[in-house]
Amino acid sequence: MVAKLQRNRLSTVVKDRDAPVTLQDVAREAGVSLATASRSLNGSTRKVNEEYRARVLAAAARLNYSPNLSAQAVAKGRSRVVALVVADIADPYFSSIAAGVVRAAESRGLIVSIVMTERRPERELELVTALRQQRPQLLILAGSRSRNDAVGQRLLEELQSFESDGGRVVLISQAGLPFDTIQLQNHAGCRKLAHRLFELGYRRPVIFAGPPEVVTATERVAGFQEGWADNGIEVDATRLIHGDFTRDGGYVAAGEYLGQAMDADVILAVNDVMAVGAMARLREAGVALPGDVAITGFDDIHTLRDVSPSLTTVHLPLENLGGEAVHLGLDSHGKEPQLTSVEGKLVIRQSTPTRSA
Amino acid sequence: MVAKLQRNRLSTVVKDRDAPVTLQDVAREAGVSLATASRSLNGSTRKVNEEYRARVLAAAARLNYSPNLSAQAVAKGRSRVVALVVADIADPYFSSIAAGVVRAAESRGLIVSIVMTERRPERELELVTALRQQRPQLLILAGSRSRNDAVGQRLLEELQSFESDGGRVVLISQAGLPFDTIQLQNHAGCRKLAHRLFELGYRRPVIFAGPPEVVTATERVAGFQEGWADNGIEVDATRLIHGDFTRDGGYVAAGEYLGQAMDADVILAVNDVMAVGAMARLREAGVALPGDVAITGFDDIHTLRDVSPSLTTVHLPLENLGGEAVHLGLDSHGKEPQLTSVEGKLVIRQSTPTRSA
DNA sequence: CTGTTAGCGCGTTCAG
DNA sequence: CTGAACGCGCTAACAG
Repeated sequence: MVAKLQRNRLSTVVKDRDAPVTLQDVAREAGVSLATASRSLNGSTRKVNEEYRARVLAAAARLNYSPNLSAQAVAKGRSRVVALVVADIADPYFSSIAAGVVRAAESRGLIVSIVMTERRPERELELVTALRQQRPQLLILAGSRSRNDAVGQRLLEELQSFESDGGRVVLISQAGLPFDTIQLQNHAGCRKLAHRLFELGYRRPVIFAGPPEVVTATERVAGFQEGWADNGIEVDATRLIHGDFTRDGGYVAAGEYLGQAMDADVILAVNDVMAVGAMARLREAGVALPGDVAITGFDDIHTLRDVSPSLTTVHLPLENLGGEAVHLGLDSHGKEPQLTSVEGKLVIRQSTPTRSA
Repeated sequence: MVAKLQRNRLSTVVKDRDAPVTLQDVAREAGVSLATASRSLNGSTRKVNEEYRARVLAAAARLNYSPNLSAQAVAKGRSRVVALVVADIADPYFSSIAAGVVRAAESRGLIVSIVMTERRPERELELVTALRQQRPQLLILAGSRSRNDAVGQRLLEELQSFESDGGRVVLISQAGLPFDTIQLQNHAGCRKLAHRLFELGYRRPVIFAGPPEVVTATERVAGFQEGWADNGIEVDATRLIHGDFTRDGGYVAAGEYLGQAMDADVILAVNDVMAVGAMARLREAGVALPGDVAITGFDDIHTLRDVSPSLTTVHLPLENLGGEAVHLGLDSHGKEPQLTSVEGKLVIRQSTPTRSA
């Protein structure tokens, strides 16, 4: 309080609101220099007389001092934040990853900034540009890059500028860019799933694909197709229904499917959320699941594991993967870009019972 | 000084690989003063000659200049961030709110920092302390405060310090604290739901309650009890099963329920996530839903609307509410704490069919 | 309208 | 080991 009054002496017009307590105030209160206060409060390598140190800590507590992170950041050149870019934080795929990122970041004393692209590439570029201004230690891009190469090139440049300024980029998606990457084996996972479905007796697949420009979705589609092709079954474009990469996308796709009177014995949705949307639509139309048609998803979203019939899918350790992204980026500073590949694990549940041919 | 001169850019084409481009660099490149560069690039009220302005913008683009937000924040006294505290970002309840917050914040040029308390009150205190250091414009606490008054008092102090330093706190939970608050009508919503269930013919409710120390959960339980009491049905402690406020909590509660051979005709889970967990457990035990027992949730989580049987619940506009929190806090600076009350809307679905008595 | 300069809060040399 | 002084990148008075 005394410190406060002394500070106010300098300004002619005193505002109602107190100015925040600064390190300067703490130093004065403790009767030491600014430098000593700084060295006592933050984790400096320098040693401080234990008595002084105690006095500073006491003063800080008494004044309820809160260090100004921005000031520290500008003095040190980098802030203590991890930036995370997702398509939609309300989508369980991304919120699972985000949970892992936040948890890992907190364990390392960092705060996570999250932004949403709403699946618009130009928006993604804008957001990366904005986040760069925070000078975060890490910039994590979750979700697949899109194929829009107009902005894709600009985005790449932006990311490279960010790294040349001392930041680190981590991609959670597919390999191919010169940054730390956690690659999801979308293709392999879908192929395995196709093989297994064949073994279970399925022969007439239809794919509920995502948007053609979403890389993750197209990889999954390709994996499915190859998996069936391995068994001599060609899944051509007529057996492919595109739609948004969302619950509603699945719902709509199922509507189209119903309209076309297809002969599918199994539907492969490219992710769980779409599968669930599709199931809702099919059920509305009176289609029995899995009696009339089987269905599968991808991701193994935790929140969706209780749908019924329970969904056959490919499990991805989303939350771990978010944590891994943090550690990967933080520990690889200066090194060459690292590539980690994550395998999907088949989970056969009730939505795809053995089919007696 | 020497270093600075060496950094001087001779050619505009060459990218600097070490130090980030500063406003100083842009000014020099454009041949204007630092102040003019600043005024041209940020949204200052001051006017700048159109030619200079253009030169500055061109120079900034050429150098790929990225403003340092930390520096701006320290100069202006406050950062352009909104801080959000949630229990668990992977929980759809919170991720829905978060989506609203992020969207609204972005629309106002702010970046959102998210932290997770993992439902531990001491952790919440730590995190608020940490977030305060960012000097955010807004600090939004979503999810209910717990009843742990030891840390509760400290938290209150921390929040007040934050506001006296010029920040603004918004609570999404229950009224009672001297901050902007978006109050959820948990009690009223549950009471209405109880009334409706009575009308539908139900007479023997069992409540899957959350943890006793979570205010939101206890409010809902109390609302249920009062609703039944209004119709002369007392729901005493023997008809109440406590558990975590999560999917697994519901799963476990259902296990207990099964073990006790209760005579319920309807189960009231205090949120959708618990309801879904409970449904999974019940189904495992061969209980027919809603044939053997009806079930309801609360929240109307979007991702869960496709479970089957579809879940009767009380709809909360979670995403809007997140956006509202942002606008409320940002627009109420200096004013008295505002209180907004949000009503829950009954949604009767297939999990509670009319019951022929 | 433009440029100069003094801070903002803090980390960190560099002398004592 | 301590403290005075400078710098970080930027904004906002204050002159011109």
